[in-house]
Amino acid sequence: MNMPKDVQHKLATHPLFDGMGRSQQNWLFTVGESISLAKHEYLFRRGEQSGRLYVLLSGHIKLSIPAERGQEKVLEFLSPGDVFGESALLTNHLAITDAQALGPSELLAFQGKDVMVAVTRVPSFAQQILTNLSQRVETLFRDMESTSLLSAAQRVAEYLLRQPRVGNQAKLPFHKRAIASKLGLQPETFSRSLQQLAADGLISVRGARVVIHDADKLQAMLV
Amino acid sequence: MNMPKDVQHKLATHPLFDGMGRSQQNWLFTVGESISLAKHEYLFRRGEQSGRLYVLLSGHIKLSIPAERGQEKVLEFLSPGDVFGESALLTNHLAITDAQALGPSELLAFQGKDVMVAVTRVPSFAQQILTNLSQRVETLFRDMESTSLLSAAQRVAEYLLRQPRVGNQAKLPFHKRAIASKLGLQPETFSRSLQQLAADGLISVRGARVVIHDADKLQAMLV
DNA sequence: CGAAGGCTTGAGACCGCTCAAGACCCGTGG
DNA sequence: CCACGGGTCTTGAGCGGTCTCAAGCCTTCG
Repeated sequence: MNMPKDVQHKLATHPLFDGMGRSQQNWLFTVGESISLAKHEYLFRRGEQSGRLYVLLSGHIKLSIPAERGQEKVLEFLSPGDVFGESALLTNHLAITDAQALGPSELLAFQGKDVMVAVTRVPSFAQQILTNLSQRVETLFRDMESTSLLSAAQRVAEYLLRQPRVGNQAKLPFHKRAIASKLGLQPETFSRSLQQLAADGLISVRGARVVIHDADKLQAMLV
Repeated sequence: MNMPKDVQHKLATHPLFDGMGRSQQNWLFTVGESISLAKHEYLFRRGEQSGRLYVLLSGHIKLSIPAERGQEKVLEFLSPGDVFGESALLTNHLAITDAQALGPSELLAFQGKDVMVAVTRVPSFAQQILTNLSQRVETLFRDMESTSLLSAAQRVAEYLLRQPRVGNQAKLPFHKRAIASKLGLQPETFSRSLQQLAADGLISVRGARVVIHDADKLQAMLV
């Protein structure tokens, strides 16, 4: 693989690879392909046959389905450690989402057939991927629960509570338009919901910075 | 395993098990547990730690999230061959859905730790589970696409087109209330959407029986 | 044949969407 | 460093698709 030594060293301690022997690691790094994406660059688009399974090493990737008039439905924001591109494991399946880098990103890519071989040669790799896919299914379940059972303001409150905070301040990690789509809302509705929470004294909003004044009341909204 | 010989024989030719040797099959059948469910019986409920991965052999299982006032959000209808209960693969995770049999059902269950061992001993089993989980993720993506991008009538049309037909007649396989929930609709809205399609001459509805008069126009609605 | 549950139909309300315009923010180049 | 410009976000007004609540009907099954 076209991979610098320092990257390999970092990978060796990554959860995905640290449960296996050195030779198995080397073999994976040989069949794997290192990929770098610039901000806004597409990894694949709906309808393409990417044929590869990806591991996100750094950066953020947005999985979305394109819709009319430049709109889109955001399905997932992926973070380092996430495994995706599972259509590669299904013979002759085309990608059903777009995959776009939201910032400079590094990935590791495996041909679908290599993955199936890797599963037999490196059991711990198979276990990691299984765990990861299971995690994805659970996350999707939770997302479906939220969008179908909660109101707009509730979804926004839930999302805010999930963001990492320093002190009581959180930062919206992506464009509000994209977050709104992920929550199943129009940008206008997302904005209005934030305003509503602010009017109720639960938060303050300035740009992408959100101050959480009353996390307990936000949590109580979700009942 | 407490499993009749004839069931074992049927399993031996099942896609999940036919890519492995006889001894590997026998081992799986030994660590696996055979489960039978009566109609309406629950396999597990939200909040429980089922700890097992299931393979549905016959019957149908409904995965849903309970909501207020006896309501529920149906996430998936499972059919024979489907693999589920992936929270078993995540240590200390509780089930986030209910799993209820919609009719008499037979399943094979594996303890989470046994699955992880099986992955190392029986690679083809690991591959099958990976394929199945990938399939599930894709299906969930499609469902999210439909519910967030299509109108009520469009979702109903899409659902009808996916049902198996004999001649031009399809049969709704579950209670309309449950199908409505799967599509993200209230029962009333589902009913009205069916009436609308009937009024437009695309279908006829009598109870659970739906006659598709014009599949092309139904398909054209989805654009 | 009767009862219970599921489905349909109607009327009305409301939440979120659409369309449109203006404000703000941030990155860029001078 | 500042001014500019494009893109993003906010705000307003009005609409409409879906939901809610409430009866009544139909089917099915005991």
